Amino acid sequence: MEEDAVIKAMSALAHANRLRIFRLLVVAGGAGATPGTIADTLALPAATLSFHLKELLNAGLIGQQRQGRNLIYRADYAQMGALLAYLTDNCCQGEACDQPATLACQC
Amino acid sequence: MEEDAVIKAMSALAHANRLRIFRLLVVAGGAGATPGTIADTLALPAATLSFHLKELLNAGLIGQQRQGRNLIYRADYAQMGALLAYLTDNCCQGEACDQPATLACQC
DNA sequence: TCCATATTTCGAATATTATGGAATTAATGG
DNA sequence: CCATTAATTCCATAATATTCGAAATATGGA
Repeated sequence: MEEDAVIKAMSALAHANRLRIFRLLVVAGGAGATPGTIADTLALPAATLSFHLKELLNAGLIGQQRQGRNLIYRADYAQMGALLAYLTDNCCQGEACDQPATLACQC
Repeated sequence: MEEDAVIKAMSALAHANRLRIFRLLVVAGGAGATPGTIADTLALPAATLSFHLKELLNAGLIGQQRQGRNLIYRADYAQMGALLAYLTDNCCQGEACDQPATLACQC
């Protein structure tokens, strides 16, 4: 992952509303969720939600698919994995990052 | 790790200058680095560097120690590990994040 | 075609973040 | 106590991000 992409992804997740949106989509899994559902769940005005969805989309962290009148958003696990890989590499270079609890991969 | 701390840490790393500063400190390891060295290496004005160091410090991602006339900054691997743990947990909930290459822990 | 629903885009106000020169604080040695 | 080096804080400016009502766009059904 390029530095630009990393910064975009981190910026996207570094906001309470967007982190909640992303977490909601992670929990939603393959079914994804529509803006309507997300707006209801997180009590966000439609325009505000749309702004944040665009940010996450732009960062490649989520995907979008139209289904009739609805749009379905889904978390992009590959992109999130790539971000984690970058951070893991940069955490562990130069010095052992030997904290078993924090870095035990549960996947 | 609390949501607030996660957002602070992500915000701190979501900036080209700060990501570079942090990576430099990770590579520097236990010896750490002084603002002078960092400023020279990354070609940043002192005031700008100081601003970014404060952000990283505030996010708990780096530590500070005075040694004579110099300040020594060091990466805080535990905090970075905690951030990674949070993200890993939130990436892997709900759906398998089964991309061996991206999530193989090298630590 | 017309209406209702779902969602986005526009736009303008507000808030937050970033930059860097100049002034300030901290530490050491002569 | 003064000069020097190291680094921060102050401050004004510039740039970017956030919010959300209102208007626009898209879709499907009557």
